[in-house]
Amino acid sequence: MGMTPSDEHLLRIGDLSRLSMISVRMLRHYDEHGVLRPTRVDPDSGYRLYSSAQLRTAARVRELRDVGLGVAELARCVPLLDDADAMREVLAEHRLRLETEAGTVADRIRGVDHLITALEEPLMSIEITHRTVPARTVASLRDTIPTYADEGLLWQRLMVGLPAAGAVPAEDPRSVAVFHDPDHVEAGPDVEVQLDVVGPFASDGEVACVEVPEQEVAVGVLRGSYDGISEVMEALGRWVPENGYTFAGPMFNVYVVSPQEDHDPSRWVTEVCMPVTRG
Amino acid sequence: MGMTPSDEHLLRIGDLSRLSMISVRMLRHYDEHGVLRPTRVDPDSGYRLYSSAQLRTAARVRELRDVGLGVAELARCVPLLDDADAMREVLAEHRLRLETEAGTVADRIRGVDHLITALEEPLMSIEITHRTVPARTVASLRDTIPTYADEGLLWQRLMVGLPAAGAVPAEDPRSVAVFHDPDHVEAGPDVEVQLDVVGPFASDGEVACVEVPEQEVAVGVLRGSYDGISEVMEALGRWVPENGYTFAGPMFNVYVVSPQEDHDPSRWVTEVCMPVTRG
DNA sequence: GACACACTCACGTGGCGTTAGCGTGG
DNA sequence: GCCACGCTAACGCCACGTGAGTGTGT
Repeated sequence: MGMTPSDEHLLRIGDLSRLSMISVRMLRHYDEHGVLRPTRVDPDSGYRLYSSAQLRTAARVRELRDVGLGVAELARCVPLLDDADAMREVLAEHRLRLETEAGTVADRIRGVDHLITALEEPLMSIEITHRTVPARTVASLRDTIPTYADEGLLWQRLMVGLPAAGAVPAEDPRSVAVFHDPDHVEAGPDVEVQLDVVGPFASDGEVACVEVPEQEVAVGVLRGSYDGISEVMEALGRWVPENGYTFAGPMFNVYVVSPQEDHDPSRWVTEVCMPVTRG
Repeated sequence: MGMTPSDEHLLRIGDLSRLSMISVRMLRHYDEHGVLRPTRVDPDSGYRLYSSAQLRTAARVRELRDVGLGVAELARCVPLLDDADAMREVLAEHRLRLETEAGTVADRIRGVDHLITALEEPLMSIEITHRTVPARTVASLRDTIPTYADEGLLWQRLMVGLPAAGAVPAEDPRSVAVFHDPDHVEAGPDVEVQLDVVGPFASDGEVACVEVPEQEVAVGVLRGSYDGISEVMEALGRWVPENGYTFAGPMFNVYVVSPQEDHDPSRWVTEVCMPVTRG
């Protein structure tokens, strides 16, 4: 039983594994996920049997897997293997992903270098001040964004939407970003950007008119790029309980010298504000 | 019950999360794995309570995590945070890992580009021949290596060991690599390298004298770098069953023009040999 | 009957997110 | 009694490896 004469030209999984340089484990995985289905499965033994023609597919799958495509993409690709245009598209898209990944790794390497040099430098202490921020009228746009680094997108959307809403920026308006998540989230933070306006206007589309009430805050000033944010948060976290306050709302940043105004990160100035109450 | 007066200066997990910019999920994870243990756990509520001093640690942990250190390394680092020399060492080591990773991603990008250009080119057909390889006497070294790319290490060890073993290379010796794994393995392959010698010698240390019997093989010639190996394997995989042979042992490569002899991959020539029997 | 090979579960890795169900502080 | 917040426990993701236990082809 099992093998019949017509099976002679079919490969068993171990043979295909050697010839395609894909592990047996992965060939079974690819079967399960529709990437590379055996031509025939022997009903008695359950043996997977592959035709010689599948060697070509397996070879392509290996090449694609080796450049990092996942099972899902592989399954999508396999029917398109002979469509050069479609493959060009898939590969171009994947190239973008890889470049993003390369960027992330490069950032981390720079981060390590930064940490190494920071070991030498004396850690400067951050001064915390207490202040009452007066009530203000702002044009506001709030949304969840992919990462904290994408805050710029919100500012763009706010600026684009301002004229349509009939909002008139105040003279020398403050730029404020409010971080609404109750706890820290790694991805997809809920961020609101606010720009002072001269007076109330009708909310329109994305851009809302918001009256922000007076707030008591503890403030730490961050000079330079966001790499230094930890120090400021740490100082705030110490100062607040030690001075008899308790936390009272979502943190916000006031951009005194913002990336828009100066492209040199070392000149940026941000007031990190933590709402508090006597308590 | 629960909070006692002395707890006033302690932070609850949500506060620490916001101040340290680490998600609550991860703070609990770090507690479990000894990275950042709360100063006190309320015995009634189970609430984790962190001291202000732990803000400093949490800030350092975040910086290290952001450059890619894993929980295990973080746990090792935390007691060393104030030891600049130890930290320099940890960071230097991690930098190496990151550079390896950057290299991998760069390789994949090159791989994608190669696949894109390969879409244009007509696929040339590989010719398979049948041959009987005569018996030979070889100096042999067999071991598992981290990856296929590390085959060069085996060649180095073989060359270093040859004189001590009293082995004398034949004139114009063949360089052969045999891949012993029964199935393909992704990592840690079992590879044997062989070099023809003039006659038998006493095996010594790593280097063994091996008499390789005559073998019938199907041969495909690979011209250029190893990127093209799939094509050859595919051709072999078709040819063998179609010509009435069956597979009969571990595949091996004969390096006709090897990386040692020519640094330009486009001039490399490798005979990919698949042992077979009439059957 | 030995032995290589195939099969099917199913768990481990690692850094997170995401419920679900339940207790607590104010 | 409501509500934000905390707790535990456990599953999902992804590309693999690594078994354990069992059947099959020669």
